[in-house]
Amino acid sequence: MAKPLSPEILEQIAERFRVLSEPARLRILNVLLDGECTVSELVDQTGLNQANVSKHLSLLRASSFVERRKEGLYSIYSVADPSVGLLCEVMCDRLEARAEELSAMLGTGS
Amino acid sequence: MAKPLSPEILEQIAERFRVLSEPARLRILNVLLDGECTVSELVDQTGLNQANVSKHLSLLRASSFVERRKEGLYSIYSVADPSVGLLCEVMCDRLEARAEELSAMLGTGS
DNA sequence: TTACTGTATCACCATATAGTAATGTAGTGA
DNA sequence: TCACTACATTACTATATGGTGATACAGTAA
Repeated sequence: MAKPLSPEILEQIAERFRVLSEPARLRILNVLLDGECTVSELVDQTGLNQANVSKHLSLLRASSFVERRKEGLYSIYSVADPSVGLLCEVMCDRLEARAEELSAMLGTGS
Repeated sequence: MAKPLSPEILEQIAERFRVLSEPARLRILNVLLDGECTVSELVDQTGLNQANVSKHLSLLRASSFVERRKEGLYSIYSVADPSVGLLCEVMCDRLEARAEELSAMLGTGS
């Protein structure tokens, strides 16, 4: 690794990975990546209940993955961390690569 | 987001983020990114105890982040997933960017 | 004020998991 | 065989956290 990472930095990195380690939060982020949303819209689009969505949004906001704007009764959330999409893409690409390796192994009978 | 990600894919992505969400595992990966290691070497370099290191290695291997080669009494581990370094770098860059934003805000008194 | 709505928070339970001591297993050498 | 080493696994505890119903809070409108 280019930079030697201190245990303190690694803890902060781990903490950010932890926030991304819940399917429910990724569902929320995935919706938000298509554009800002109110909480109710997120409830509709994710199928999660309102308390649950609010709780996840709270954590996502505390870790600066999303930000909130208030408009009357509504809380409008949007993605604040431009790296979210990239991180998911990298993970997704690896999943695909592994799937290909696996099917190649099965195919050649290796 | 370019690709619409199904809930199933998001679960797999979340699972991989979860594996990276432990400081102890990041410490191990961070050492392995500098080159393959035996378990004892990892114990020495991370300060974790042997059972703990073995358990984390088990999980890292089950999720294909590392791979193992046996040589006599030794188990030699190495990083198997080329994306690990990139993922940590992205996270680290974001932390730095946020730190800069913060100090800029404090600096201008904005 | 009252009534309604959208969102946040609280309290609780159930589950998952990190850490660890003890034990098991496998390879090596005498 | 026995003894030693390197590693893996088991059993257990303590803690953290996701989901949820109930409730609180804030904005709007009458």
